[in-house]
Amino acid sequence: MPITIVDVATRAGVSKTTVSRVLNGKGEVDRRTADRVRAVITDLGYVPNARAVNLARGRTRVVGMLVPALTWPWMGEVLQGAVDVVESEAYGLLLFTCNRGDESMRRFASQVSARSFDGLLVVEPEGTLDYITELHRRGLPVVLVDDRGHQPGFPSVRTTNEAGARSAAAHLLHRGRRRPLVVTGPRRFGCTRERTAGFTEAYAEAGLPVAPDRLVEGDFTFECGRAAVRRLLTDRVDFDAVFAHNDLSAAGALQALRDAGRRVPTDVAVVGFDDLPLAGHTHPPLTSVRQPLREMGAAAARALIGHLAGKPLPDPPTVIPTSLTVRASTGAT
Amino acid sequence: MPITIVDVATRAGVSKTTVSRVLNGKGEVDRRTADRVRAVITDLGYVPNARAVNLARGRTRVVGMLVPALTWPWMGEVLQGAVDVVESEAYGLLLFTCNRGDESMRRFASQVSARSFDGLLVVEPEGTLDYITELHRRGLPVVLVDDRGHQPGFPSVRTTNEAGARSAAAHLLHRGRRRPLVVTGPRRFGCTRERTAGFTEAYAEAGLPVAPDRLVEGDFTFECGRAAVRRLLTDRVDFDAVFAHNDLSAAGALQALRDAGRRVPTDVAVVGFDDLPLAGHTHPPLTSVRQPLREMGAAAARALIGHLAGKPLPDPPTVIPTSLTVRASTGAT
DNA sequence: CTGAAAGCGCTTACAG
DNA sequence: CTGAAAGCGCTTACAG
Repeated sequence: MPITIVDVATRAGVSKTTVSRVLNGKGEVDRRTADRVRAVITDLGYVPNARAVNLARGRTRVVGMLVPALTWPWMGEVLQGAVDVVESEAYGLLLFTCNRGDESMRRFASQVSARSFDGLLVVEPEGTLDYITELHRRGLPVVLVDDRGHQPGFPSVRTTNEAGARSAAAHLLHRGRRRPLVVTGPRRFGCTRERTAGFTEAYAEAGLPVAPDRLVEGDFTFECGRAAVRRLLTDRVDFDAVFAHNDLSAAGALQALRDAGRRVPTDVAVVGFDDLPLAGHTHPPLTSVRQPLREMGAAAARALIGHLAGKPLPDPPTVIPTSLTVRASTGAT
Repeated sequence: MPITIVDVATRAGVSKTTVSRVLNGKGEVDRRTADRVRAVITDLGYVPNARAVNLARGRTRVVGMLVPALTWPWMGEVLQGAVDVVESEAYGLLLFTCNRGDESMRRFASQVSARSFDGLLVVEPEGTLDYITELHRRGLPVVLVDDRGHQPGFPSVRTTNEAGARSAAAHLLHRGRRRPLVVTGPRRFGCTRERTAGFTEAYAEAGLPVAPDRLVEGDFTFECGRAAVRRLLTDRVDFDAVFAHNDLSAAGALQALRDAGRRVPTDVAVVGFDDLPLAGHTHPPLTSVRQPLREMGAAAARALIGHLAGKPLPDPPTVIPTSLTVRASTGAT
C-alpha cells in the first residue's frame, strides 16, 4: 500500500538507482531526469522508508537515552534539552528508564544488542556505571549527563558543583552569615562531596570553618531538609543560614523554619541548589544555585551526534557552569 | 563485525531458515538440531538485528509519542506510565516534542511518513488536533491522552474532570464553605469547562449558586492564582474557599492568602487539581483532586499496543477516575 | 524436519 | 549520465 522507490522509478521511467541518486544528491544526474523524478516524488508524496534506508546504510539515525526515572522534578529539563538537539539533527530519540528494575535493564540490554540505536545518552541509573562503561568499551558511543559527580572513563557533561557551592558560600558570607548549616545529598554521590567541599572551603578560607555537626546528610527530599532544621533547632544549635544541596530539601528547611517562627532571611538565610521552577514559588522565594540542566542535555546530545557524524568526542568532560539566582530567601529585594 | 544469522547458521551447520525457526519458535525443528543452534546462539552471544527483523516483518515494534513539552510538571508521570508499559511489552518508545514549533512538527511529520513507528501515543500539542485526526484517518493507529477534554474522533484516555470537580465541591460543602472562589484554566479547554460545570452545578444543587464574579479565568500558572486572590481581596469580595483548576495556581492562591494575613483553612479553605508532589509541600499542604496521570499514560500505551497486536481499540474513551486527596488546606488534621 | 529462493525497501560499488 | 546486480540481515512461502 505505501508507495516505494520502485513505484517512483517505474512512474518516472528510470531505475531505482537513479531515484536513489536524486533522493540523496549523490552522483551526477541529468537535470531533466532529476526534475522528472522529483516531480514524481512530490506527486506521489513519496518518502523513503526509514527502516530500509537504515538497514542499507548500516545505521539507525536513532539515539537511545537511558534515565533512572522520568518523574524526578529536573529530568524534564535534561530530556527537553536532549530532544531539542536530537530532533533538529533529524535523529530520533528512543527512551528507556529503569523504573521497573532489573527487568527494565534486561529490556534495555536487549535493545542495545539488537542495535536499535547508534549511540547512547545516559543519566546514570544508580549502580549501572560499570555496565555503561562496558558498553562504551565494546564500541557503543556513549555520552553521560553526569549528575552525580562520577567523572567516568568516557565522555560526559557535567556542571561546576564545587564552584556553584562556592558561589553560594560567597553570597552568604557577603550577606554577613557566619554560621551556616549544610543539608547535603547522599554522601556516596560525587556531587555531594563536591558541593560540600566547595562550600566548606570557602567558609574556611574566610576564617569560619564549618563544624562537623553543622553538616547534616540528607537524601534530596523535602522531608530531609525539614527534619534536619527541626532537629538542629531542637538541639539549640545556632545558625544563621542554610545551604541545602537541592531545592526540594531547601523548601523543607524553609517550612521547618517557618513552623519554628524563624524569619527568613532576617534570622536565617536559605540557599538551594538546582533552581527549579519551585524555587520561585516558595515562601519566600528561594535563592538557588542554578544547574544548567537543559544545556547539559543539549550539550550531551550535540557531542554524541557530532561523534556519530565523525567528529571526535571531547576528551575531558564538557563542563557547563552553574550560576547563582538570588531571591528573597537571602534578602534580595 | 557484529555477528549475524549467517554466522550462526554456518557454525551450526544449518540454513538461515532453520536458525530463524528456532529463534522464533515457528515450525517444527528437530530437538537435537534446535539444541545445537541454541548452543551456538548463546555461545556467540547472537542477538538478531532489530532493523533487519523489522524490515522483513513490515513493522518496527516501536511506538511514537508526541507531547507538547517535557518540562511541564505533570508530563513526567504520563511519560513514565507509557514507558513502563511500552518497555514491558518489548516495544521501544520514540519521543517527540513540538518544543521548537513548526520545525518540530515538520520533523515529526517526516518520521511519520518514513514509517519510523507502528503507532502513536499523543498528549496533544495545542492546535494539532486536526493533523492528528488526519493521521488517524489515514490509518496510523493513534491513542490520545486527553488532558484537555477534547473527546476527539479517535481512541483516547481521559479522566473525570466533572466528577473530580464535584468531589471538590462536595468536600468544601461538607466543610461548611458556602462562598467559594474558582480560579479556572483557560476557557478554551474542555477540561476547564468540565471542571467549572461540575463544581458550579454541585454548589447550585446545594442551593448556593456560584456568582459569575467568583469565577476567575486563569492560565494554570502560580501567578494567575496569586493575582486572582489578591484582586478579589482588594475588591473586598467575600469568600471562604478557593477551588483552583490546578495545583500551581492553588499554590499561588495560598501565597496571596498568606500575604494578606488570611488563615488557611480557618478563614479560607483551598483545593487544587492534579495532586502533584508539590501539593504535599505547600504551606499548609494542599487538598487536591488527583489526576491519575501515570495510569492514563499506561492505559493509553496498553490500548495502543493491544491494538497493534490485533485487539480492537476501545471505542468510547477510556475513563480513569479522579480521587480526592485531603490535606490540611481544607482542615485535615 | 530442512533448505533454496524470493522478498522487505533501500544503497552502493561496478560497468558501461 | 544511467542501470543491473549484489548486499544490508532478517522472514516466509514453497518444495521436498
